[in-house]
Amino acid sequence: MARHLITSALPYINGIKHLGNLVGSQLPADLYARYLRARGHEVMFICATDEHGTPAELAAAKTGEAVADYCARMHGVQTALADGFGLSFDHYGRSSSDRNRRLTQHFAGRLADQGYIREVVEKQIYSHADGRFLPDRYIEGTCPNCGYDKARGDQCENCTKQLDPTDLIDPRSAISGSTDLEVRETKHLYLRQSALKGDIAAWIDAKADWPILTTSIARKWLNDGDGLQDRGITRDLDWGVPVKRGDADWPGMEGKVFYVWFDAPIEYIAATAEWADAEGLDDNAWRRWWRLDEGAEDVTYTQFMGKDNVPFHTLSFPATLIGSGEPWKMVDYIKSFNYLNYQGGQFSTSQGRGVFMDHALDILPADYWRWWLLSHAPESGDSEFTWENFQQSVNKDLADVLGNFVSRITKFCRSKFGEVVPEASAYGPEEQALIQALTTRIRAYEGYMEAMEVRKAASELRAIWVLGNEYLQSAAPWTVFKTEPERAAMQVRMGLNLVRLYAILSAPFIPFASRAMLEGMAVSDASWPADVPAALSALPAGHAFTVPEVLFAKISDDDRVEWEQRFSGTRA
RNA sequence: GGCGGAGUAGCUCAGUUGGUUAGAGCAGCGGAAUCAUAAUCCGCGUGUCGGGGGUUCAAGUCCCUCCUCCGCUACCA
Repeated sequence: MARHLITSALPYINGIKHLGNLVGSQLPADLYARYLRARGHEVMFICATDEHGTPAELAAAKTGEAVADYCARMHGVQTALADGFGLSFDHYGRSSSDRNRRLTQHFAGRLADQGYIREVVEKQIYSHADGRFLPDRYIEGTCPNCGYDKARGDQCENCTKQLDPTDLIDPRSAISGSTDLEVRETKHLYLRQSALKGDIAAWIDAKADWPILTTSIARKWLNDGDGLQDRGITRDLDWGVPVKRGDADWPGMEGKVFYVWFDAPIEYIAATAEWADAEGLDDNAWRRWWRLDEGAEDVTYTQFMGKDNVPFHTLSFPATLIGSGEPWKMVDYIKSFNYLNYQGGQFSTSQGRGVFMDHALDILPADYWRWWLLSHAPESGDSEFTWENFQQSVNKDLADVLGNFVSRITKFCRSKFGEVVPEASAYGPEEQALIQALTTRIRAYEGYMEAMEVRKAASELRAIWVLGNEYLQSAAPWTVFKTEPERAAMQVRMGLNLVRLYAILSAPFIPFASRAMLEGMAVSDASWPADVPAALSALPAGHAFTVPEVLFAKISDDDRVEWEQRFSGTRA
């Protein structure tokens, strides 16, 4: 029994996420959380919507809502989708919460007290028509390098040259198109990451067990060019955490807010506090997860994220925590993912290319997606979603190998013995051999799950399902029944116990089907099969059950063709 | 340009610190079985391990070089 803190990268509030976003953080985090809970560990699984920043303001303006209303509504939408996918967060918070506002201001105050904040006066582009400062990417103009007329202020997409907004010829606002722009001086707070470089580097160096994908990105930013750069942590926006130094006002910073990437990771902590509030618990309930001096010294903290998030989690957020001078729990292991592509290209939110979380649930149950996405998780490199592969994998693995196994054994039992586990003698040599094979694979499965080797865990689980079919095929109770009905009864008892075993083992991947299996078998004790022989005798003779409905209907060719067409672009 | 990842059977991918005839799943072919969602089980793979060079008794696995694809490159989150 250990204590595990798990966080998934925060999905941005702006719009509905696609399957690539889902498989990059929330879904594998959920898999891990469910597994650890099943093993009896104490788990705190936290996620939240990341709500601040310019994109949220613009999205709200588009719908005509106040930005706070927009975020509240979208948080509701994302919460419903998370529920639909069975994401078992202990709390799904909001970075715009009161808890996060106070905590973010607290960290800023501490960092200032420790000397890690400096004020910088810099030049930013102000748009009179939009009434706001524009981030670099929201300024468009003609590229001085190649002449492309839709170059952005941060980079020209045509020639890839990196730009400064002031380099652009005929700059205009990408929001309104206005050319009424002005370079204004504005004062901002910078986090002195450069002063914390040594501490961060030492911390990274101690993480010898991290994947290369993670540490190489961190080291690159630490050592590239002039080394780790100081970073602006405030913005001239209305929507965000107001800049304060702890509880106190910050002279000269009136009307400014913290930069989203400063307050978003802090929300991991704040969301845990939100959880405690929601549960009616006191502050210690969340602080024992986050404060080393208040009970968190035995916590193992794991973060899940796409590779694009790695710099912020290996450098910026640690800089905030270290720089505070307070004993905050820092991440122990980062599990990062590559990207999932869609049919030979990228998922595209703007073009509506690919499958989004809402549409996915409209057409198929969550377990279909969970299984395919997790068993094809982009761990070693980018991976690709194609409808053909999806159809084949899901039909074969879920419908044929697992679903049909449940179907054939329960229906056979019903026809010969009724919907009750038949009276039978003890298991024989064939069954002992099966138990042996299962034990070996289950231990391997556990090892992969603990190591967060998602694809390997999935393939091991599938192999465990296959063992059941192999057993039935060679035991052939339908033949044995004709001459030795009692022996057939024993084989059926094994088969029915396998259904229960599979439900328990599969729950982290396919929780909904798992529940249907457990309910069908009327299982009261769904504890993890630490003792495999015992687990395969859990359902005793006389135990009543009902044949479950078809667990996984197959995806037809017609369905596949239709969906392929429907999701090819331009989201409805 | 810099950094990183990837290039292994038709497809999706495994291949620890270099070592017996390079593996799995799917698809395909043949067979068995008929309890089951025509679902299962068994058998079948002569693949230049991206190209070339090198180190070694021995390289997919180390070194050099070239080619292709992808991501990141710090104020979009």
